[in-house]
Amino acid sequence: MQALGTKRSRQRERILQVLKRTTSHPTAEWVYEQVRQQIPHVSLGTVYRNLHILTAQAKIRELDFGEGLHRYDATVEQHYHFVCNQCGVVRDLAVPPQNDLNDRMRDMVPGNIAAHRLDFYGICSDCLGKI
Amino acid sequence: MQALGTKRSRQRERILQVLKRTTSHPTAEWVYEQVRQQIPHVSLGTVYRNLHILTAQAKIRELDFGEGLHRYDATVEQHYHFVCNQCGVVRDLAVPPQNDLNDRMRDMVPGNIAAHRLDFYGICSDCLGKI
DNA sequence: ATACATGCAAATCATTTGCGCAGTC
DNA sequence: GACTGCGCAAATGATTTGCATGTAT
Repeated sequence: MQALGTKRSRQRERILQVLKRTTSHPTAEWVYEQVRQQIPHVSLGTVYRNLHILTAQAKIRELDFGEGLHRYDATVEQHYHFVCNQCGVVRDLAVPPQNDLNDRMRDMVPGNIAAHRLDFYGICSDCLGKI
Repeated sequence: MQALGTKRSRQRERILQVLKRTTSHPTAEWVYEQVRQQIPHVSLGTVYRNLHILTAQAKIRELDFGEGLHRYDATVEQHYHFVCNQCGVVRDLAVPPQNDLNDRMRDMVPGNIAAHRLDFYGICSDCLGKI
C-alpha cells in the first residue's frame, strides 16, 4: 500500500487546474460543474475525494466561512480574506501576513500559537456601487 | 403575526442559561443533552430553532471553526478565539479588540470593512503538558 | 500484477421543516 | 382567541463511503 494521491489521474489534474484558474473560492459543486465540461462522466464523489487529497498535499486550501459548505482555494500562501456581507463574494487581500499578531497575543494565550486566521467582513465595492 | 422569539418559553430560557453557564463553546447536540436533563421531552429541532432565534436576537453568537458543525457562545462582545489543533478545545482570549486592524486594511480592501474575525491556532497548555 | 482511482448509488451527519397540538399573551 | 412555540418525524443538503471495475506504474 502506497498512499492516496500517489498515482496521477486526469480527474485530479483537471480539478487542480480548475482551481488554479479562478480566484472565486469555489465550492465543490462548482468545481464539479467545471470539470464535467471536460470529463462528462466525472462523479461528485471523485471531486470530493480529490479535493481532500489535494488539501492533504497542501496544493490547495479548504476554506470555511460558516455557510454550511466548503470553499477551495489554490492560493496556498498565507493570506487574508474579505467577505461581502451582501453578495457573499470572497476576495483575497493583498496584504502581507501580520505576523506581529502572534507575538502580540503570545502572553495572553494558554498555549503555543502556530498560526492565525483573519477575515474581514463588510460590503464590497460592487455592492456599494449598487446602493 | 408578530415575529419569532416574541413569546417566552421554558425551553428557550433553559437553552440560554445552559450557554451562559459554560465557556466551552458547545455544539447544538451538547446543548440538547444538557437541556434534556431538565426538560426530558425537549426535541433537537426545538434546540436548533431557539439557537437561531437567540442568535438573531444577538443574545448568543454562532461560531464555526470548519469542523462541519456549529458551536455557540453566550459571550457576544467582540473577542477572539484560540483553537487547539490537538484536542480541539476553543478558548476565549482576554485580548482587547485590535481595531487598528480594520484601519490597517482599509486601503487594501475593495469595499467597506464592518468587522473582522481573528482566530489563533496552536497547541493548548493542557496538550503541551501531555507531550 | 498490484494497488490506487473512478463512477455509481446508498449511507451519513448536521440541520431544517411540515404538521397538529400546547402554551403564552 | 390569536398567534407563537413545541415535539415528532420526515425531508434536506453537503459530504462520505462501499463496491465492482478501470487505470497508472
